Amino acid sequence: MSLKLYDTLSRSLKRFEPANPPTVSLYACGPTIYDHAHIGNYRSFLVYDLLHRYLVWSGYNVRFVMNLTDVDDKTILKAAEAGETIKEYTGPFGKQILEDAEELGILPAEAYPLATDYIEEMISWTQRLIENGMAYSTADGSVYFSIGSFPEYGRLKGLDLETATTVSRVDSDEYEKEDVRDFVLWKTTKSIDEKVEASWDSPWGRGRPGWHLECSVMSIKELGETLDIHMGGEDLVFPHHENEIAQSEAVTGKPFVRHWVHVKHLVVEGSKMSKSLGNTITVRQLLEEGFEPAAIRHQLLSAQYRKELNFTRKDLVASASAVQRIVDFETRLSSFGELPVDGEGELSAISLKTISEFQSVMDDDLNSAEALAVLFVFINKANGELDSGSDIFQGDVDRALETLKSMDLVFGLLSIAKETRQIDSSMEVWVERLLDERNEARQNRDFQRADQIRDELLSKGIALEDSEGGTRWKKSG
RNA sequence: GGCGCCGUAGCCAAGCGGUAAGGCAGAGGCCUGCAAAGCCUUUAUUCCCCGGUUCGAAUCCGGGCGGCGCCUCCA
Repeated sequence: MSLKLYDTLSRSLKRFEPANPPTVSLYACGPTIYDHAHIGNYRSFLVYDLLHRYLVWSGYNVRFVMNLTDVDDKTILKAAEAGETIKEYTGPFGKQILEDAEELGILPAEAYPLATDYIEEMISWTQRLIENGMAYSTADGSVYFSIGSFPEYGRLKGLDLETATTVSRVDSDEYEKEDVRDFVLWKTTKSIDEKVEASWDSPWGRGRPGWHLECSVMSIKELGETLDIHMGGEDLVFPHHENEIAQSEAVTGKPFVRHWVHVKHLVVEGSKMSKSLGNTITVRQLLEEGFEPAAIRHQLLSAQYRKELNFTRKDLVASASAVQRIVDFETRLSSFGELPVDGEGELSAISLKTISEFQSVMDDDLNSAEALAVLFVFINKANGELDSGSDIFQGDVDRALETLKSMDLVFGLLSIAKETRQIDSSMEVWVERLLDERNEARQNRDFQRADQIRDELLSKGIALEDSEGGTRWKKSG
């Protein structure tokens, strides 16, 4: 088996083949950092992370880059409202978005290029496009890409440009374009741009880059002329990615991307998330409401990335329970004392089978929903085996633990759940003291006092589990 | 109008031609001082509806009905 990914351009499941294995170049369209990122953004980021992690898990040497857009119409407007330059305005948002990503266990990218750090390159790309006859400047100092000069235009989205000239796209503002479908590479400066320092010198006068150009320039500068994988939200297929292909291939003459991967949009509490409906949710909000990062992560992974996912708080509660089950299983495996070393039981066989199943469902276009099912089947079978009374050997437990941790390298659930379950040492002392008192009460068969202590601990989020080996405690929701 | 997706138990969600995974929730049992955790049993004879193809369909085809996305800034 090997990884198959759905490729938007060919509209089919395509075997993943990087140009220069074992290296993989992975580029993802990141957010525009004019506001907090919402949970929908994070579904995309999490899918980027899932692919990133799975490629690493599969043995590839992944070079992952995600851009941050810090100059565009909305950013300029917001910065002006705040009376700041775009740099001042966007900086904190960019920082916060990455902090929240870290909280969700998203592995860092190799680089997070900012659009405004690549102005010179964008200018030189624009010049090259004009030289190639693919672009033209207008009297007002803007530059447009000429779609008519790129016959492939529209292929990614599956548009037939001859017949599908959509009426709605005729924009009266942009009368200077030779063709209404042409898109802007360089925009001439308006006074507001200067105010927020979103304006640069260019051969066509003061101006700023068009949004589409940055990804072409940054991805190629960071990763080379042909990317193995380019990811983004489904909304970016057209026109953003379509435009990227046109610009990039017009300049390099090489195929821009080998695999286009697009993430389906998230639905929140049953309806599309939008600012106008006022139903956007940020990760920060959810954390403040008391949901743990691992539960958020679990829910976002519970549907395959090309399926619609309805994100709800109710399901977040269910996800938290599911995460707890994983954590409890790991605790159980880690709590074995001395075990015989000279043997191997059924548990090892179960573990081995699990890994190969995990691999095969993940290879099938990152079917995280089914991969999670593989995890839970494993937990179920392993628990059953541990309860069966048959001999357990050290190697079995080691292998099971290894299997769990290996899958978690991709899921990233256990690792972040453990972080949120950490407890400070003064609290720990307090818990241990009460636990001693309770054990003494239990020995004296003073169950009323024992249960009272258990309830008190539970009200502070500490759950107890009595077993033959003693009482175990854990932090719980 | 154009392009595309989806409709599977109370909820979430796999399966995509061979007789319904998994999670959450519920019920009964084992274990326990009681719990918790874990295990066992149980919860869709059936996959929106109607036709068709097939030995066989949730899975393929046609037609309905219902929900949604993109085509415009948007992950």
